[in-house]
Amino acid sequence: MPTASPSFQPVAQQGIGQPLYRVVMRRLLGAIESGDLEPGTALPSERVLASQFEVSIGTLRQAVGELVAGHILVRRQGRGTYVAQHNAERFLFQFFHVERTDGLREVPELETLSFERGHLDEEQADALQTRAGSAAITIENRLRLQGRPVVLDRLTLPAAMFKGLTESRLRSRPSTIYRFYQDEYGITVARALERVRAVAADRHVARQLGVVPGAPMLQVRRTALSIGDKPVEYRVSTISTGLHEYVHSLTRPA
Amino acid sequence: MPTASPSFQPVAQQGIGQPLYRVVMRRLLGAIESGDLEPGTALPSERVLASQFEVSIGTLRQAVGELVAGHILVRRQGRGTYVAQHNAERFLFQFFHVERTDGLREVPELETLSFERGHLDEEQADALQTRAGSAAITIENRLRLQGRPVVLDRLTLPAAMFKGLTESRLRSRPSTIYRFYQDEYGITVARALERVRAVAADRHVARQLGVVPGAPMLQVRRTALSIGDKPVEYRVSTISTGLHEYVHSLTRPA
DNA sequence: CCCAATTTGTTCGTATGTATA
DNA sequence: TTATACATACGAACAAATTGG
Repeated sequence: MPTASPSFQPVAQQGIGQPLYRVVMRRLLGAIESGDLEPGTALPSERVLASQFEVSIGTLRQAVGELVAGHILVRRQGRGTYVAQHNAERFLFQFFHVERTDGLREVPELETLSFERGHLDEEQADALQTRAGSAAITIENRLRLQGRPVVLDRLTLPAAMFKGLTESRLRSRPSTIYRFYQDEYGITVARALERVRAVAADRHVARQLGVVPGAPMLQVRRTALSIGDKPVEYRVSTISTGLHEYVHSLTRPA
Repeated sequence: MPTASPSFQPVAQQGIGQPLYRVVMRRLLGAIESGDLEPGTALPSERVLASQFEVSIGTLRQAVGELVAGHILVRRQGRGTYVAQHNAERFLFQFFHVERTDGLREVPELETLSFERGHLDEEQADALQTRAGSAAITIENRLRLQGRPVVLDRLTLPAAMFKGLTESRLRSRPSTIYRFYQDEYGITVARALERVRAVAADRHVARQLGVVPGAPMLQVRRTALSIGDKPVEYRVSTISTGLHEYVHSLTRPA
């Protein structure tokens, strides 16, 4: 059972060619992955952490700084350092998102169309780095912006990682779906791989998004990876870009 | 005239509420923007820089570290710190790129279809943060992958920033176009804003890329920004995603 | 091949400033 | 006001990589 403030053992001289701050990083990452450090909780102060790991404050800060850069931790001067939590704001600046052509951003209104259990096909298994035929959960969501249906999402989850997931639990979640993964299954989506193409709307898409069959649609295939780089979700998003666009700013400013 | 190793003045107590390392950062950025530090050149060593700025080695390293994180500088242990240069490899990991569905990456073969001087329309002026009607250069390029035409690029450049640019100079460039901006005009593309949508191929696109009119195409509108965040290029790319995809990995690994 | 000089990388520790509760 | 936390700045010492002799 996780304590509010876990204590760490000294890093000693583990990993001969490995810099100390990297050993500290991996210890912190491991504590998050294992659930010892839960999202939203505060880490012990830098002084305390440094003394627990038996490294200098500077080395400790270097380790924490890299995790902050990777959006794994969040530092707040005067308050403390926290395990990052998923929320709508983080999503907007860390991942791609859809916004109106004039730049208006809005939190989409989500509607779950279907929730089914089945088995992974070749494409899904390849993306999730597991074998075809293993148990999976497939969810179809429709997102509305300004009341208009804009995105149709088909999510595929490995059932082994989401034991006990039911449609009603999913529907009754209070926040974003990545926050739901975090809170209910201890799974943090740290980064994503995306492949984008243009396709013609099929009948299903056309009906759900109110476009004519054959209309050009954006198709985004996203593999979401956990902190340990395990694939946790494969998502195919079909986006109507008549009034909206898929946006991101590349590389952070200096 | 730029010297090989410029010398810097002490930062003293400029900018009261400004951390020293940020003042150092801005000095280095200014030296790159002004051309005192040319891309590819080595900076003075950290000890020398620290003594020139009259800051500690640690403060100097913090400033340099942030610029390295922003891909402005490159550090090489045992050799020195260099002003980053654009090349095909950097492009692949810093920006989006097109690759074959099976993941094969290849440096595209580029063909310049047209080079014209004209004036900015509203959309272009808006993207380049200048006024409509000002002088502009419009270039159309076609990119081939595995011999197949895949991308049609229409580049719009503010003529004021690219004085003396001619079609023959552009065609005879030895490297990538961003490297060309760097070498010939001292303009470094530091980051980009992209907006993606799906459109139907018009007759021109269909002819140039060998697709049927009306086929779904990916359209990427990119505004490239310099180190000082000035827009330097507006590019509309039309991509045939039958055999290829638009790819990027989001957020760096921890 | 080895050595020496140079440069960045890592680690240490201290002191002081700023933000928060 | 006080206490605590992170932020900034300093500087020293040694390790690791590179280069040139």
